[in-house]
Amino acid sequence: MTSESEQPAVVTRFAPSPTGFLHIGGARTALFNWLFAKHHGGKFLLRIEDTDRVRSTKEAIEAILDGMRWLGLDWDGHEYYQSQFWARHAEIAHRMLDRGQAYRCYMTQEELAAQREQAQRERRPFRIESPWRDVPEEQAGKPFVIRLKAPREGETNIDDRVQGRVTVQNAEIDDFVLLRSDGTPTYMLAVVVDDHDMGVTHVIRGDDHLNNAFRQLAIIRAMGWSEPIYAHVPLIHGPDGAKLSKRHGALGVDSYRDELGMLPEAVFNYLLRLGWGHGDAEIISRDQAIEWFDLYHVGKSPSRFDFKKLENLNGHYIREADDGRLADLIAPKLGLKDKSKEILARAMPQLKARAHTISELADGARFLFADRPLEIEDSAAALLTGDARPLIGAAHGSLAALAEWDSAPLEACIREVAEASGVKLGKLAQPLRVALTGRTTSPGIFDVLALLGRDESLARIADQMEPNE
RNA sequence: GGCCCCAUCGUCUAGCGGUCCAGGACGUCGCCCUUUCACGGCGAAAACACGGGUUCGAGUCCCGUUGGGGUCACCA
Repeated sequence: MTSESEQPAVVTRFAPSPTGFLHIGGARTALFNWLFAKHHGGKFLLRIEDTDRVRSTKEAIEAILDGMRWLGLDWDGHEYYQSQFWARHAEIAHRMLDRGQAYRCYMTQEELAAQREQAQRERRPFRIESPWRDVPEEQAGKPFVIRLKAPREGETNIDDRVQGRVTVQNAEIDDFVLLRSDGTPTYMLAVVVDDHDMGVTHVIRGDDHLNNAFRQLAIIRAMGWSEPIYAHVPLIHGPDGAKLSKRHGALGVDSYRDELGMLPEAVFNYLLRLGWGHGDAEIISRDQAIEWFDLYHVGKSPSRFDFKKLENLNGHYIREADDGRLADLIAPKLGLKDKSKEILARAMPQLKARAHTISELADGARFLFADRPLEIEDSAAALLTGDARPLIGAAHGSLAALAEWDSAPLEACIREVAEASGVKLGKLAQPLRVALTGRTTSPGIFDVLALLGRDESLARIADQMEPNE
């Protein structure tokens, strides 16, 4: 852990609990922390909150690290594991005990439940009222938890960088548990101790922690530690305004990559603009984001997740992406070997203008590698009419006689055939497209011919010159 | 329910008392480009939740109403 002297002015941290994948809200929290640290030339730390060891899994930890790497959110130093600091957490709890800022509570689960029920019956908010709060003597042999002796008078203010000044009456803060009866720390204790020990200066996290901040502050003040600057970022909601859930898009970032076919730069850009803005800027590069990011412009209200906008952004970044990289990305989806990537890369400029996701990109490329005879989509088959077949037959003849198989001469040839047959280009191009790709939409027909090559093109056309049955 | 927070086009947002009969983007609709679909270009419809104040002047400040959200564990 960092010593006082070498402490940078800004230290942020992302502290996910490894009970599942890295969901999109967590990714944005990580992004904001990363951006803020980078902007200030500070440090961005990663701490895995594996205090709940039954729910924490190795797979979840890997998924989180993997997701962050994919988004390019690199953390400084090694990742911390909260479970490593249990002794330290317990030490702090006992120090507070010795100072009379905490107490041993011997209440049983039953007593607790009874109190809760009574509160409910009397229709008043439940707040623990432990009879042990002012009993300093130890009860030998009985199990106990260590509770904070929370202040009951006055109020606490937090000048939150996003939410502004928030005030809570101290009477609202209950004597929450610091150390469980099995001696392990609760989240509330652990975060505070770890943040302090790690030298965290800015706590940027989800809005759902705002209430916790007051509890945590109580520990910090009891210990006389310096208070971090808080910034509670509003949560992300689903398209219907309700809390983002599985069915909405609270998917792991891995799903955005593998299933939705998103590029990391698109997710990065989208998440950045969700809840934060910089004038009219929409397309924002990584470097530009670092230069511009600030907490002041983080909105105070929750924002809804909009897949359409993400998709649009993704389309933009696909068009901007390197052709070879895109070929590498879709090759596995098409079951291709390295050799076929060459033609893929050549087709890419045509293909990528038409795709918003990597999956769409792969779909658009499929015709390049399809086996003959081509499978013709239903809507496409309708274009192969009795009139159309002789037309593509004529095209086949002229094409076969062509000396140079290249985009320009191919275009000249097809236009000639259309003119000679007395039809508009579209009348010929559409059936030709169907014969060559099996679909109604594809890149420009001349490019398709060039991409497929003479032999394959002629063969595919020949396949459709006569009705199948 | 208690406590806390929030409120500009359908959505993401710009706006930090006058330059806003509110700007940009996605989406929607129309036109252009065009062999298809896209891409690209041009254009249109679309918002300051409501009610009181403060002020010469309020989207911008204050209060209330309504609506939305968060949180109330020996989970994190």
